[in-house]
Amino acid sequence: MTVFKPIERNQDIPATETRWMEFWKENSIFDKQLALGEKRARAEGKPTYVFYEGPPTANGMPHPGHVLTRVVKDLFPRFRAMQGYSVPRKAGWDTHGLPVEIEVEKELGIEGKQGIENYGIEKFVTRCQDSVFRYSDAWSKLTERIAFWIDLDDPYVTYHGTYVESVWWSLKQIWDAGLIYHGAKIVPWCPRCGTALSSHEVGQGYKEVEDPSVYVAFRSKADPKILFLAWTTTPWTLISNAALCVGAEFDYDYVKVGDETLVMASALRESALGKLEHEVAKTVKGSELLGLEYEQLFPYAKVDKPAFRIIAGDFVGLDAGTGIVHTAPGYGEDDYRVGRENDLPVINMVNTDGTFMDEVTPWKGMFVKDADKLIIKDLKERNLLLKSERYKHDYPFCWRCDSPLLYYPRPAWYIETSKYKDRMIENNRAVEWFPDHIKEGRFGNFLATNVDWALSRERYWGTPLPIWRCEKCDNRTAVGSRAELLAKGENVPADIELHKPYVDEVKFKCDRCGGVMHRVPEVIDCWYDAGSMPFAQWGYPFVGGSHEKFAAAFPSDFIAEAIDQTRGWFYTLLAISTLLKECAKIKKEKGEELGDLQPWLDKPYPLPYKRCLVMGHVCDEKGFKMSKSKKNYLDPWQVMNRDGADAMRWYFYSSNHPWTSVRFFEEAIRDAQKDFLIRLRNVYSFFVIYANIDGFNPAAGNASLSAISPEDFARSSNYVEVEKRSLLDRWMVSKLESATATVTKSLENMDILAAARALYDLVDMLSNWYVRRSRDRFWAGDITEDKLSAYWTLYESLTRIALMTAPMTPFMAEDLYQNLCREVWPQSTPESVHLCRWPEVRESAIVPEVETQMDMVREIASLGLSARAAQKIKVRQPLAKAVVILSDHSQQENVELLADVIREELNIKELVFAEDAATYVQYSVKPDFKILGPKLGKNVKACGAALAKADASSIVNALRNDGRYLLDIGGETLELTAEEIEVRINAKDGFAAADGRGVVVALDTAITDELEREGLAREVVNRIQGIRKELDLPYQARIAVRVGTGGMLARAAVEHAKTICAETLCDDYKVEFEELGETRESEVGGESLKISVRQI
RNA sequence: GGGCUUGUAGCUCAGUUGGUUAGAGCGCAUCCCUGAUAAGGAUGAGGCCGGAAGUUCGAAUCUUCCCAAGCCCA
Repeated sequence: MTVFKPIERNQDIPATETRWMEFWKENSIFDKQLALGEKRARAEGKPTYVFYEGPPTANGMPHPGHVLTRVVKDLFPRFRAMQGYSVPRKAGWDTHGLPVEIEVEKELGIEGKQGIENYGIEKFVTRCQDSVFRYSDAWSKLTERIAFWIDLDDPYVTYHGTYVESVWWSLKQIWDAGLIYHGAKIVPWCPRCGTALSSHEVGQGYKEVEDPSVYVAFRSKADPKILFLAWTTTPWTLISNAALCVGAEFDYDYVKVGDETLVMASALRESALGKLEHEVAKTVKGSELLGLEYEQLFPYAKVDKPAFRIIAGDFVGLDAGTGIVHTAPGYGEDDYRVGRENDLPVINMVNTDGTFMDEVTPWKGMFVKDADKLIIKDLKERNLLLKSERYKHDYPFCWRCDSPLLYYPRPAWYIETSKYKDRMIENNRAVEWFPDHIKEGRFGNFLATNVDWALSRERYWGTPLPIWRCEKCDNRTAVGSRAELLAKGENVPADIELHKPYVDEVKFKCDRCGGVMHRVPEVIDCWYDAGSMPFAQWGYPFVGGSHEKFAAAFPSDFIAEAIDQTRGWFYTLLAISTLLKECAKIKKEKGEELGDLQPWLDKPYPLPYKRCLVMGHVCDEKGFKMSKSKKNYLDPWQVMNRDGADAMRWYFYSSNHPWTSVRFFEEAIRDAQKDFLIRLRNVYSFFVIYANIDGFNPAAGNASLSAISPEDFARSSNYVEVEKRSLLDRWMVSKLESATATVTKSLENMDILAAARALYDLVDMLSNWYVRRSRDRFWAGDITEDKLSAYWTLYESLTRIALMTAPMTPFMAEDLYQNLCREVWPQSTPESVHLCRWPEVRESAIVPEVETQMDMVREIASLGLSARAAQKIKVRQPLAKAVVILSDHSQQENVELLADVIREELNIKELVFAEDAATYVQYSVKPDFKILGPKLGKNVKACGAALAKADASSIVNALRNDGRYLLDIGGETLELTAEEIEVRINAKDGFAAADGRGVVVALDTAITDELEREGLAREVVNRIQGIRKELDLPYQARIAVRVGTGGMLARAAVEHAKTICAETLCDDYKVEFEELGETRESEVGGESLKISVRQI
């Protein structure tokens, strides 16, 4: 009877993963982990580990980028859950917004807002709602397959009534604090579709075009002979000019041209004037120009505020133009902003269809871009045009109808975020960012240049902006709950849907003038929805129990999303929380009841997230960002079905820091899998094969386990205390414990890569050194304490790796765990590795000296193999001895302890340490710069030169005998200790030797007949084993062997019969050919070798 | 145009508070080992650490400038 389930040789990994996936589902393992977390947290008094899920939109298919974010999001909750925290994981869906509308528009074959209005808003909104979860099945399937454990059964959904109401509540708080105002927003506008475009849509439609580039003179009011020279590529906006912007720090020249004086930036004078004859009259700073007034260029616009003067603008550059920028606050975002700052009028002379208004008499009804030429002509006639050229630049066009976009002012509602910019910056300072440069870099800069949040959207499918306005007296009020809506409105159905068009029908009676109040038509930016999730996910403060839930999950311990969320979710979360805190402060100052705002006042920064892990983009093999339009998109399912979800997860964790962009292609994933998962599986398979052969049972005399830990294993009757195990075992255990410490610490510090590397190194050491060097011990016949030591070391390593890989590669971990632990302790071990506790570090087993010793030994072995290779002597050929020369003789004792390992690895009879090192090596000495550098400063160079000149071997002798060496530099005597001098050794020519840092290994290459025969015997073993393998004989099968050969080879086969039989499990061996069964012929050392094998 | 990030072997990337022989994996070449075997190991070729200047006894590492790429914004 075997203890462990045998492992299939060619395991179908995706199929195995699917089985574990079913196992988790059938046995509700995720629910059990959640429940266990709550239980443990209660019992141990641990706080909840709070995770916020950034809501994806489910009306598009998930792509590899989502896989990356989801596996990273999955890792930490799993890790913390194993550490004993309670980690609730509520899913969420972002469901509002333009992308949804566009999808539906496409589906219905309608275009633009007019199309929607014609179709009917109610029907349209219903379609939107239906389309929101179009791909939710695809999302659920993917989520489950990659083992992202999140509670999809109870997600927050941004269009749900409770969510919208919660958002309304927060907007009302901000409204009450006086932070919402009505203004204009400059939007990219398609004159043909009659609609604004989102920045994403604009980005799709840039084209290179040639536009006019004109230098226009604005006549000074004070002195008509002085003209300010400005530059623009959109002459049609000149009609709506309100100001000229200069850079306050720049130099400006007054230039005499004829009898007029032109003003422009000194740096651009040459390029603007060209060959024109001119003379610089004087030069002033831009700041001296501020406030100067000029004549309005075109008389059509009537203004209600002072305008037509020179102001300062931080966006003025000196790369092109004149350093004086024509400013039309209606037609540019920068323009609008400086306009607001300088209280300029917003002049708009353009209809929404892109034609000039009637006031612009000469060109009324003309498309503005078509008017450019006529405007230029007009200016020329009035002698206000210095020159007109053509200018190539990128200009946005409508992706739908290809019309040139105009920047156009639209009425909009704003949140005055800039008022609390400093608070947001302060809040951000308290956040821990990964990578940390985001904090002061991209995100910090974004906050530092914060502008008010344009909240409203002139769309249909979104959270309605809960502001009602009186037609008569312009009185405005905000609604903060469903109850308030019902109370204020007349005959409002109690279950009213909080969306357009239903809420639009609700009218209030104005409490000021008795007039009728209508809701404003806009919906809000769906980013506000997402940023409200800390409270809105619970329906706070209206849904029963939401106060408790919110209190327990605010702020979040950690969030993780891709870099593009800096201006998206990362910002809106932080902005809304900061604002609500300010709202709370304002209320408190006014002496009002804080009510539901209390938590924001109570909680210190950072809010609402303490740690933020920022992820890079997923790119294709060539490093281009994956996108559907580029068709360079690799379907995650393709990878999952071939190599499995673990392979993909592991690749994302181990290839790179998560914040650098990652190249996602099948070959890379394969490689990563081979290096780690396959290697681990090999070791695991090795263990199972031999443990089953030997009947090794870790549960012997130990029927019950309380944890997967060495303390519990130690109760088994066959357990071998670590102290009693061989040095090789103690080394492995030490590495295991060090790795545990590293992985734990790395994951606690959000360093996924370091954790993955530590695990990688651990498995590498286990496979390529521990198992390699222990093979014979497992192969040996009887069960000895040494063999048990080896089993326990391997068993402890594998079970520990199962625990530590559980958050990263949950399938593989489960595979290991179920077979290695559940099989032997079915009753007392948790049902799944994901219900186990994270391992504690056994500090006592960490022995750094042993780890360094082994490093040295591995170095020696490697050098020995190198020397062999250089001499072309096969490792199968035993050699008499290897000579080891150490530069630091104190290491000798340590190496001697592991001499057996080296002898076996190098296949040598004897390992000796050189008596007279000078025979083999020459020394060179150098200062240890790290020690002597700070001590000697400048003299360190002289010291190095002096050491190089001195006789190296006498220095080595002096150091060995006296522990110090006296060096003369420029008349001064310097006493140098052994630590301060680095001794290097190099093999002398003429030896079969290889040198490394501080050690040389020389081989005795003399092959006696005796050694040769031994080597030949190993060749025979090798051939027999080859046949066993070819016949696929069971590992323990006994065999009969006949060998037919002659000469030295025959002698060897006879002489070493005993060894050959032992190695190959042979019971009937004759060096006399006879056809037994499977026969193979080969040539060894020039002699033909015939071997016949039969199973007994 | 602005901000941020990244430039290290053919490719993908490490590189600890600056310390003098810059590492790993893949790929390539040559060889070896092998009852973990569709694995494993050794050796080799391959680097003015993007460029320049500076700080320093000493720079891949710190500073400045430049160049290139990516992302975000305008």
